[in-house]
Amino acid sequence: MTSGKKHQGGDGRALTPQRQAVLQVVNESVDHLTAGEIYEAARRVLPTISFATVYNSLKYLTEAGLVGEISFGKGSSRYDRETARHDHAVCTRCDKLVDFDLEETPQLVRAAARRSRFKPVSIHLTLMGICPDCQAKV
Amino acid sequence: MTSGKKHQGGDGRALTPQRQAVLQVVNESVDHLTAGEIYEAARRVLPTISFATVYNSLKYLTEAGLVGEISFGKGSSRYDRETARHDHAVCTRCDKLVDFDLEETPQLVRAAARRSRFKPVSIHLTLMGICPDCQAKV
DNA sequence: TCTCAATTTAGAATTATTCTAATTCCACCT
DNA sequence: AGGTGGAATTAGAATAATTCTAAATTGAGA
Repeated sequence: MTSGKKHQGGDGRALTPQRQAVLQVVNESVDHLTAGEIYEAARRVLPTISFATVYNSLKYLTEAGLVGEISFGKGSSRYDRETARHDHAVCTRCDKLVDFDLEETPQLVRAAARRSRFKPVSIHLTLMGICPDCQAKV
Repeated sequence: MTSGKKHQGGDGRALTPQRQAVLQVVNESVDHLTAGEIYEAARRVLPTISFATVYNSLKYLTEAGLVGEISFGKGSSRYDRETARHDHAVCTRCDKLVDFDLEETPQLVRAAARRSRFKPVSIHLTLMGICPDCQAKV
């Protein structure tokens, strides 16, 4: 062992109770919650947690790769327990946000990089459309 | 003629001087300006224009299909003189935003619609990466 | 036990955007 | 020419999301 390390992550106190509470909230939801919704839910687990800590924790967890952040279009950012690369579909009627996965993204990244001359890091693909539920209604 | 119409657009006063000023600012910029930047530039053309009018005008112009609105990720919305469907590349180092166009998007829309079961309306594709300038530096 | 840096907290501050109410504008009617 | 009414504009207040600040707390290691 390189003996200089203090904690599992290398620095800081890593997974504090507050960060665990936030992580738990994100992991237990199928939906993609906003920071506000996460705050409300986290308070039920840890009533003294503050809004700033929820933001700090989300930032920490996002950087640590434990949660995914989605900030498409308007409104507040949403947080996702799914951290692997994936795509999103947003309903233009009810704003529902759904995950899906397109297998052809590697080729897509290459094509996009060629056209833009950027060195690719990642690609974000969002389909705007009408969700099955809203299609059913009328 | 159906005689009920009052103006060219069908209602309202359509392209007022303020809306023209905002449109001109967007059209004359190669970059993708924020509402704040558009406000600053529009004031040089029309010094009495207010911030609210810039927002109202941008909303009007966007709905009329005369400017494009981009609101990817963090920060404020940006406005684009290019209104046809196209893709964006964002530099993760300097935040530069560049337009490009991928020809394979129709297939992409179909594939995404199939996977998500949404009725497709449009697709937004953003490549995150390092722009040529930032690649050159270092 | 003491110390120190990281973290948490509460609330203020900031940023982007929307809303409100009063005023102005202008096409149409008389 | 003058009047009318709906739409647009204005200035500033209000709102929403997020970040910042400063003080208090925490806990690992000396």
